[in-house]
Amino acid sequence: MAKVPRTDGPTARRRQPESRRADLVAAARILFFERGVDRTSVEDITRAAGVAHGTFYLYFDTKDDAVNAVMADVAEGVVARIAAAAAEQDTPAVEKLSTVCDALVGLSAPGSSAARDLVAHYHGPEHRDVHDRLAHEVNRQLVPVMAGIVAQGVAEGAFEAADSTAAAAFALSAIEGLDLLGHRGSEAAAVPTAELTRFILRGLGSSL
Amino acid sequence: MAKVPRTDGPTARRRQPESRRADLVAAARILFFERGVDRTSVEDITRAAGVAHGTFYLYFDTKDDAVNAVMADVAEGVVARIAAAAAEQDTPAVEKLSTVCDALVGLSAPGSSAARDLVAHYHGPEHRDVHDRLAHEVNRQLVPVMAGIVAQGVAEGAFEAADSTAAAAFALSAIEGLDLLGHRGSEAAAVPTAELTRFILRGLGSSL
Amino acid sequence: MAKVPRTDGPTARRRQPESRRADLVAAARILFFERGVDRTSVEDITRAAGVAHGTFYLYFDTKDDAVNAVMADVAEGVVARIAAAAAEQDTPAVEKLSTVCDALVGLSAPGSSAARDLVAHYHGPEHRDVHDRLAHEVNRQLVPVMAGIVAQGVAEGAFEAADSTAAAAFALSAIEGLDLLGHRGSEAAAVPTAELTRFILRGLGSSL
Amino acid sequence: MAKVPRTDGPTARRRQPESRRADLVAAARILFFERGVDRTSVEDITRAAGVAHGTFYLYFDTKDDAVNAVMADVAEGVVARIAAAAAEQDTPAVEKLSTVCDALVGLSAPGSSAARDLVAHYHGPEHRDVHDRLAHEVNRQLVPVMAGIVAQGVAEGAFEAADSTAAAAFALSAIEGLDLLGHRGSEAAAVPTAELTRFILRGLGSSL
DNA sequence: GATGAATGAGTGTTCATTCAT
DNA sequence: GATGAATGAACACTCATTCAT
Repeated sequence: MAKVPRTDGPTARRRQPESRRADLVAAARILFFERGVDRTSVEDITRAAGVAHGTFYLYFDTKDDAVNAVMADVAEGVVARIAAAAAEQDTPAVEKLSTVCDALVGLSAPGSSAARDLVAHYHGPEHRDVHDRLAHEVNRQLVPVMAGIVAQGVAEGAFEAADSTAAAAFALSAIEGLDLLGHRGSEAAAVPTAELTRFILRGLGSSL
Repeated sequence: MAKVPRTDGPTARRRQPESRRADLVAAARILFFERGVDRTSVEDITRAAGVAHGTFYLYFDTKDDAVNAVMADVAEGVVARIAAAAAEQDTPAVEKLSTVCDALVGLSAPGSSAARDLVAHYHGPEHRDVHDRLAHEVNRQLVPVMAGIVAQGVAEGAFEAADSTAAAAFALSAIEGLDLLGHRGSEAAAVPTAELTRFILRGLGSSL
Repeated sequence: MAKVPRTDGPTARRRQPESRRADLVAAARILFFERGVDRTSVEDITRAAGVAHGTFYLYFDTKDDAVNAVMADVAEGVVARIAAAAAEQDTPAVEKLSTVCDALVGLSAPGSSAARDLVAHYHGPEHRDVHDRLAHEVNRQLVPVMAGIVAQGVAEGAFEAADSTAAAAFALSAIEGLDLLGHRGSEAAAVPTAELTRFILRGLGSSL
Repeated sequence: MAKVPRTDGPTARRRQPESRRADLVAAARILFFERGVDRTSVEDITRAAGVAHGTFYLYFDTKDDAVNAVMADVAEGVVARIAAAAAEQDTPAVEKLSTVCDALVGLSAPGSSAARDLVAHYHGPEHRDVHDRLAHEVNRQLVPVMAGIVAQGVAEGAFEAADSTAAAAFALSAIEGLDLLGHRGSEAAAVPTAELTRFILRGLGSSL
């Protein structure tokens, strides 16, 4: 069917070119975390970003494309901080590992510092998709970082691992176990972080 | 004239009326794994089950309800087999744990026994939702079983864990790490199962 | 992306089953002729037919499907009347042919009897698509009818044609020539019907 | 060192700046025939022409305007050749008419000389709009030419027509009848050209 | 219990057109 | 003249859900 324009075209125009794309990602990021991906329409995003609906498709091929962009954006922030800690020269691997664990545990802990910045409150079915997707992306980006720590630990004689990449993946995944325990809301204190860290250190061959 | 039976014979069984729900779950299960949840409509399910569209809502409140039912159904099958192995009387915990690991690893390995029965082929973006949801459900149901094994191991002196439920959750989650390694398709042999088992045993305090 | 219903579902229900499809075709027919196909939305059609938007897709696969249905519907009416005239037993072919020509000329003449019933006012660019499509469909359905008349004329010794189907097609197409002459609006009287009839009769080998 | 010319050589001509419009028409022409008007966006056209999107509107008021330009362009080429044949001094009208018929029949015949140049392959629903519009335009431009031939024929005593313009229109339209016969693809030989020419000559009052 | 026609809000996406640069 | 980022109205189509029969 032919498109028949019934209007006279655009009216307002050109803001400063301060990256529309970044505006859209930022807006989408907030909305996705507030209401979940499925309950956020492209219209919602463009309205929040203060641009026209069609502008969205100037920067993203599909909505899903934007979801990926947001996930990558969030994950990058998390990973960058962690990677920085892992890059320190004189810190022993064991200590770095604890830092990483704490950082990741903090991510999903309620009431974390950066209110909306993070996975903070993704519990509840409407956020499961975002959470899963994000956790996966973070872990994916973190595998090489963690593998570096493991390798360092092996070199230091603190760890024992034939395949440091695989070991890193297992360690990162183990952290997800916290979700399985369903420590929602109130008794946040009960999060068995110590048990987790011990599990991972031991898993990596630390004689603890 | 020979007597001609008017029935369908002994092999053709009349569908029991109380199996409607099971029919729907079975149909949905197949469709979900073939095309993903989002690409399967309620209409698709009822057509495949041979019932009217509206009948679906006699047995499920919402489509999501049915998704949960399917996940539970699949997970139950998996868990039942594993739980059985865990219930053996005279098997040491270490051995049980290996059995569990192997079973779960086998789940996601391509070419697993029951063709459509399992998570066999969930790699690829259109199945991510099914996979994630199912893995979560399986792990959720498996936590108590695994906790029992851990507790048994502690009692046997083979493991060391302050909180056997937490330890069980970490161990189960660690297995997901295999997905992170992206062992897709061909080099299935390269799956570092040994590394995984060692990681978990050590994590649980086994002196290996 | 998953469909997430934000409402509670349908409210009103079931009218008499007096053919929704016919209602939709009727509504579409009127709108297509008033505003052209491209300027008529599915929403417009369903609103006019008094049914919900989605109902449209219960009866038509696509909007184009409905366009075809309307064209066939209109064409059928026209063709039926003409075919009836062509079926008379004792009328000579020459006379039948005149009747057909007059009927078809009347179709596109402004101010024809059934106001909205026909191609009456399709002149102007917004109706060109409807007109062309309809004229084609009418002619297509009319070819066999006309071929019958030609064959009869040949049998009567009035016409001369080696291929009566081809001759019928040429005769029918010649009528379209009226459009080429651009006899729009006012001087309707000037329509050279006599010249047309003569051209066709002669073309069919009538010694006139 | 051999002299290496820095230019593109004698064969590469610099695009004259005043050919923008022609470039756009040429690009549009190709795209319209390849994919149909509706499936060709203004963006497609400008990309193919190597100009910016907005430049299109420097040369055309609307897309439809460009469609008309393309149709006129194509029609002109066809008409020019035919008009030339009709302008010959010493050729009798009957012969000219045959020439015109053959030329027009050739247009829609598959495998015509100028591959993309013409209506060659417009069969199939996605090209119906282009075909109809073009056929109309060609016929419109051809009416006066044909009328001249008819008038000549009348003067020569070969034809008989009260209104040579009307007769010309009918004759041209009759040719469209070929489409009605659906002579697609293979049995191109079966096209009843002879029957057509006879029909038209007779229609014009030639005693054949 | 079972049916399936009807509902209608919602969605992602396209694209002709404009205008600040 | 030329650009191309921005516009935003419009659209076709889907599908979970309901309820009169």
